[in-house]
Amino acid sequence: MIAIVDCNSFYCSCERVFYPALANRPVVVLSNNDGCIISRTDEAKALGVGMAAPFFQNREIIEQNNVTVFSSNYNFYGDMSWRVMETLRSLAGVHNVEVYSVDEAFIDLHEIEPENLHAFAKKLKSTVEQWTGVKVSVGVAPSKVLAKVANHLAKKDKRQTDCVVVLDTDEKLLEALHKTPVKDLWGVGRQYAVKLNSMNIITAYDLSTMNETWASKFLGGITGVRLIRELKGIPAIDLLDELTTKKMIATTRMFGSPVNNLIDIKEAVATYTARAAEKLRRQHSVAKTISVFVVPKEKRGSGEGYRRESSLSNYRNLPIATSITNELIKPALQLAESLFEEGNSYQKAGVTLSGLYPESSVQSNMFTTAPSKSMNALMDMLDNVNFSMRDDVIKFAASGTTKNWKMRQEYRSPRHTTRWEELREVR
DNA sequence: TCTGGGGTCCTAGGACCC
DNA sequence: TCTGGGGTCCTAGGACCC
Repeated sequence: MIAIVDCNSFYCSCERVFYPALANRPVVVLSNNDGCIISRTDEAKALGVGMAAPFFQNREIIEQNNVTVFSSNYNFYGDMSWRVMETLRSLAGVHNVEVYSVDEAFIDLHEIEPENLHAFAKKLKSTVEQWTGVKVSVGVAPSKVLAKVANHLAKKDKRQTDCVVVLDTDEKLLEALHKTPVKDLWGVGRQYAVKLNSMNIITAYDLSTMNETWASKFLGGITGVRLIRELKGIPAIDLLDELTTKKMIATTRMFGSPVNNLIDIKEAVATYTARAAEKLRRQHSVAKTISVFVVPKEKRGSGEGYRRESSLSNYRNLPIATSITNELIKPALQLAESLFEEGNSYQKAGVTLSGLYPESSVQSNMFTTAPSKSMNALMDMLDNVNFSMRDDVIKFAASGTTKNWKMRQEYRSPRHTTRWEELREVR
C-alpha cells in the first residue's frame, strides 16, 4: 500500500503557524509579482476566491471580507517543507519517502501490517501537525493514483474523514471510484477530461473499466496504460529514488514592470543564471547547454482574453560542461544580447540549463582545462553562505545592484525561520 | 493597470548513417 | 529513369503535474 501526505493549503498553512490568530480566518497567498492566487484556505474558498485566479479580479471579495493577503515567501515555505519531510522520514524511514513536491510526499507502507494502516496514517498526520504546525491530509490505497483519489476524498470532507482516508477493501475502492469524476484524477488534465467526457466516460470507475489498448491509443500511449493499471490497483508508477537528479534546470521570472533596456535584462539574466547554477551544483551536476529566453510585452486589444505569451529563445552548447557560475554567466549574457531588440519592452526572462551530467564525469579536452580546484572551492563557500541564509547574501557583480526589474512583493511576511532579525517576538 | 515558476514524460518527424 | 529497410539521435511540441 502507498500513502500520499499532502499539506492543506500549504503556503497559507505556513503563514498561519506564525499568525495563530488567522486559524479560522480566510487567508490567501499570491504568486511572484503578486499576480495570481496560488494558495487559499477553505474559508477563502467558501467566499468564492478562485484558485490560480488573478489577484486583481478577486480584489473586491478580498477587501470586503477582510481576507488576509500574503506575497509568496519561498525561503520560508522551503524551510517549512524541509521540516515536514524530515518528520515523515523519521516516522516512515528515509527510503520509504518520496518527496513529490514542496507540499506532498508518497510513502511506501509495505512495512506496515494491514490492520495498522489506519493508525499509522493518523500518526503521520498528528505528528507532522504537532512538530511543524502544518495541517496535512493522508490518503492510503494500493497505487499512487488511487492514493491520490483517497487523499482527494479526505480533503473534500474534512470533518467526516478527519483528513485521513484508507481504501483497503474492494468495496471502499469501488465507492471511491464511482464518486470521483475523471477530471479529478491525477494524470487527467483539461484536454483529456473533455475528450473522455465526449466518449461518455464520466467517473473514475468508467475509466477503470477500459482496456490498455484503448488507453494507449487515446490517452497518450504508455502514460495512459499506466493510468488504467493504477486505477485497477496495480502499481505502475514507481516510488522514485530520493536521489534522482533533474534532467533540466530552469530559472525564469516575470519582471515587476516591463523592462526596455539591455542593462536591466542582462542583470536579470545574470541573476537567474547564478540561481540555476546553484541548483545545478546542489545536485552535483554540470551542464553542457545553456539557453536564454525573453518574452516581449504584448500589445493586446482590450477585448482579448489572457493567453500564454510567446517567447524568443536561443541556446549555446558549451565547449565543456560546467557548473561554475561565471562560466555560465558569460554565454548567458551573450545570448541575452543576441535576443534583445532596441525599442522593445520585455515582461519576462529565463535561463535553462540542460544536457546535465554528473560532475564526476567531466573531462577536459585539448583546448580547455578542467575547472581548477580553487574555483570549485569558491563555489562551495558561496553556496554554503547563501544556503545557510536561504537567500543570496553573496552575489556576482553581473547581477547588478539596482534591480529595477525585480518583482513586486507588497505583502511578504517576515522570514521567521531563517533570519534572526525577523524572528517572531513573544511578549 | 494588474494573469507564477518550476518541472516531467511522451511522440512525431527530420537528419543522418550503413 | 530508377530511389530500400532499418537503425539512432535530436528537437519541437503537446500533455500533464504542483
